[in-house]
Amino acid sequence: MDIRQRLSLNLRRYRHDAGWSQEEFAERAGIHRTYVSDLERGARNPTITIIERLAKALSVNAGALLD
Amino acid sequence: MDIRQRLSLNLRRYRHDAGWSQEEFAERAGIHRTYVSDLERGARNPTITIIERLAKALSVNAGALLD
DNA sequence: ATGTGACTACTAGTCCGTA
DNA sequence: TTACGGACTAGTAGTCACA
Repeated sequence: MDIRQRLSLNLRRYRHDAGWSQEEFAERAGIHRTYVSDLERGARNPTITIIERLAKALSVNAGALLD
Repeated sequence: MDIRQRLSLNLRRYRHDAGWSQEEFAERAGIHRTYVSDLERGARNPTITIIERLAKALSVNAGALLD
């Protein structure tokens, strides 16, 4: 399983745990809503600064999104 | 400390642990030598696919490079 | 053996929609 | 509420010559 797929599964799981919609998550992370959708479908290859923003919004370590 | 700085320190530490030069590490990761230099100076904002290649070359989890 | 500026091709990331 | 498309701009990937 490649890293984009792992990220996509982790994102969806953590977001559901928080009880947020993609849109709410996107706002909290300061990222566009369509981009979150793309990420959860494994359709994008984000930079590490995006990973950090996602991780902070979810209150997890950046590394936890990739493992 | 931001994520790029953490990456840069982690890369340098793991590379030294392996006893490799930047050039040798670059070859093993399939990345250009000057790009590795940039990464270790925190001068780039890489994508997660680059992180994965670096992690594989170092035999560590991708997440370990970001934490 | 490493740091740096410069460069082009390509993609990350945004914003507008519709189903 | 989410997937997906088109179009756009900002920024990265990847390389080189040189210090």
